[in-house]
Amino acid sequence: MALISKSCEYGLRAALFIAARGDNGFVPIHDISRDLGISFHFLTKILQKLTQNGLLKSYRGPSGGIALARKAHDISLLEIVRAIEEHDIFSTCVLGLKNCGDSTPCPLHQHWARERTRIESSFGSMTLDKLSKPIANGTLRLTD
Amino acid sequence: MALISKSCEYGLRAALFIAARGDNGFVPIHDISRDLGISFHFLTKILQKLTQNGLLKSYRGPSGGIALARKAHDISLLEIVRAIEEHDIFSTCVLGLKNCGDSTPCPLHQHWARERTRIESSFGSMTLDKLSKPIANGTLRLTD
DNA sequence: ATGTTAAAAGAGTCTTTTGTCTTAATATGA
DNA sequence: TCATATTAAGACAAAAGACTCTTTTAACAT
Ligand code: SF4
Ligand code: SF4
Repeated sequence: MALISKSCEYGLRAALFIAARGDNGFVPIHDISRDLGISFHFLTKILQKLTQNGLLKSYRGPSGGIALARKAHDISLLEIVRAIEEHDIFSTCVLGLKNCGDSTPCPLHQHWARERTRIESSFGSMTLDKLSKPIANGTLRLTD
Repeated sequence: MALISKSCEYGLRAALFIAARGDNGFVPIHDISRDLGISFHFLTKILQKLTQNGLLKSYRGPSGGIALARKAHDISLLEIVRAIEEHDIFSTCVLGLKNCGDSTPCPLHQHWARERTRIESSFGSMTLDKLSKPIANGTLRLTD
């Protein structure tokens, strides 16, 4: 019972990690993997999704790695979640019913639809630069 | 990416179904399974958890089945979720970090901790009787 | 050219969740 | 007693998710 999948957690943490570095150079995935304690090969595939969706850019060869494709203030956590998760929590039902919507409500709709949009806009308002600053300060953590 | 597991969805729907019947008789699991389109044996095991946790009571043999163990106004969805899910979404982190808490916050804490408790109290305030009335009316649905 | 560093791609394994099937155990009624 | 209806329990199978390993491709340095 987790809001987002492991893949998504890893993707978010990696993106925040890259943003927290501040410099615009390419960070090797191996470094991210080591510092965050995430399996290298697994993380690689997750980050591939993010580059394919235009959120990150990659560069091969020596001194290559991964970098933000846009400015940190222009990338929201919502975009990252959407790029990694195939099904969208923000448009699915708590009860898992199909054809979910105001016209065919299930008993939890009144409550859940409100929470759902609240969480969605919350994720939409969180940008990498807002969240990564306190990480760089050492105030907030990205690991256990 | 779902807030709750399939098992939990099924458990909630079944509990609402039983509550919507109104009468205090035992409902055979087979009936619930058929009407809600849930695998009989799978549902049986989920409902066993609920009876073991004192939310439902069961009776074997002819005209046996499952019934609410307490009054419908006294059973909240939160209790049902807690009985079925082993890990508790309301105390885990979006980023999956351990030792989650105000003293060791991750970057999303400020946002997530608030949503988390909001959802928890929402589930706590939803009781079977409140939600099942409109189902009995035919206003709200429990199936696709 | 050749070797080294790094991401990309894809096959394969392990684990958890979901679902099926079979066999008990319990209650009822003829 | 015996047949029937029902939950309980547990073994098993299938699917999805999480993770590992190997090979390929790209970039750079010498
Ligand atoms: S009606 Fe609302 S609560 Fe029910 S399935 Fe649709 S979105 Fe979810
Ligand atoms: S500090 Fe908040 S956001 Fe971070 S892991 Fe704990 S609950 Fe989650």
